[in-house]
Amino acid sequence: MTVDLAIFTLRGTRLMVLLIDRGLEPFLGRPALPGGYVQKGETLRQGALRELWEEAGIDGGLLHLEQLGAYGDPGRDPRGRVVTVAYLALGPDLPAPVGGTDAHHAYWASVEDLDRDGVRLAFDHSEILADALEQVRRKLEHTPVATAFCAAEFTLSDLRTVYEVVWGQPLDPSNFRRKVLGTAGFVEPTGGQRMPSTGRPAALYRTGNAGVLSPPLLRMGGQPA
Amino acid sequence: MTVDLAIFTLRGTRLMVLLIDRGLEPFLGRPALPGGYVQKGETLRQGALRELWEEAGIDGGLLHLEQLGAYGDPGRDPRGRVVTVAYLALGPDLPAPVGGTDAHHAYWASVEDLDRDGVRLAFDHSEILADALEQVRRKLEHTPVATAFCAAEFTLSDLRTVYEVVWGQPLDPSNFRRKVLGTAGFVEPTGGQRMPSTGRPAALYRTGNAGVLSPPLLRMGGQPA
DNA sequence: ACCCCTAAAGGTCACATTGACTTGAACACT
DNA sequence: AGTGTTCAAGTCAATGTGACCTTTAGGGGT
Repeated sequence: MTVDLAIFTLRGTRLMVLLIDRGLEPFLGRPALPGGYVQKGETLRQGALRELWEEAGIDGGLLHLEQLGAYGDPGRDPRGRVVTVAYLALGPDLPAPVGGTDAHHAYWASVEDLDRDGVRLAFDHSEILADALEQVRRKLEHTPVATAFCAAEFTLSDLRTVYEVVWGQPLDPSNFRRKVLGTAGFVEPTGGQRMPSTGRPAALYRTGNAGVLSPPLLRMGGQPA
Repeated sequence: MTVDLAIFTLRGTRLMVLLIDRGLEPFLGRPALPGGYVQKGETLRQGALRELWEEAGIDGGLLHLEQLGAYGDPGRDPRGRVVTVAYLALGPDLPAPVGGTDAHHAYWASVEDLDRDGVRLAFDHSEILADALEQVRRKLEHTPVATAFCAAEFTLSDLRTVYEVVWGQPLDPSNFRRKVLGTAGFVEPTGGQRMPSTGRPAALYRTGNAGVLSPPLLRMGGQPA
């Protein structure tokens, strides 16, 4: 019984996922998602939070954490039947992970690069990562989780960048603003402003109290040519 | 390591879920979702299919089966740490289940009645059932799974009834038709017809090849007063 | 045959939403 | 002051939506 974590963050305009190079057999040296055995007496979620801290030095209290699903095919681990529960974590621009206690090291990898280079992860982690990516992209449409990628206060441009990076397609700034502000409970203004490096100051917002977006923010069509 | 199943079907205009009365401790006599231990060498999905057959005599090859999630809180089973993977199953008007081999019997229970009477299921199965219900209602919006509740050939009225029963709200027949037929790959005509007890014959359709509905069929607003 | 009832099928119309585009506002820099 | 950049706000045609109406194709009764 293990938990594995697909932890995403934004580095500039690139979507990054946290990987470790395995320091033990099986799959020694191969990149993998961080994870480990669930200890008795802790919930699955607590186990995920503990692994998050032990393997990457990240305090999970700050980021969004949700369950992705269970993966338990008999052949997924050569050591025998190991069922893993995958968790999906999203956070704002997170610091470089500390090395980890074991003989492995943790690092941020660009999702785009992994895909382009055809990197194959240990176990069935490539499959888990693909499921996690699809889940994030879909959740951006129907929930305000995109704000989990932003700091406590953010501009609409920050938020739009999240969508553009995760979806991999440009969005019209004006229409994006209209839809976000028109969706009750998505964001609420803080009153503050932030100066961009150049241009007009942008209003700051914080996450609203909505659990779901209605209407949803669909990714189909609607992009500038 | 167990699997539990939330199996839904339609009986007339009521949404039913398959329950068993437990014949063993713990929770002896209490209603519960069918399920059991995963055997070594089988995938989680295969385990779910096997339990489906053993506990209810239902051939899972005919119905829609998808994973719901893992439930592993330490206190959920008084016997100790048992993690269960919940599966969601949908099928057309299914036959009355055979009694099952153990000392328990399986039966269809109306979801509405369970909710109204505040029935509490064994373990955390009430929570699983609630999650399963929400999942079904949400999936009807974005995928063609509603057809899993229908026979191989069905009328648009059949399909509309599925939505009305699962969502618990009436839908405008004319607008429903327009949206379903306007969504590519949702349904395709078979050419056949079926006579209702009274009224004009209805065209028959079968499930299309679409995996997702675009545009989605949202349940907000849009109902006749 | 005829009329009536019912449900399916198809159409109408006002209104909301959307994507694409344009205009105006608020800064920094030269 | 002039220019460039970004945020903000507005315009407009096309599309989608909800509410409602009309026509069609059966069956049953008289």
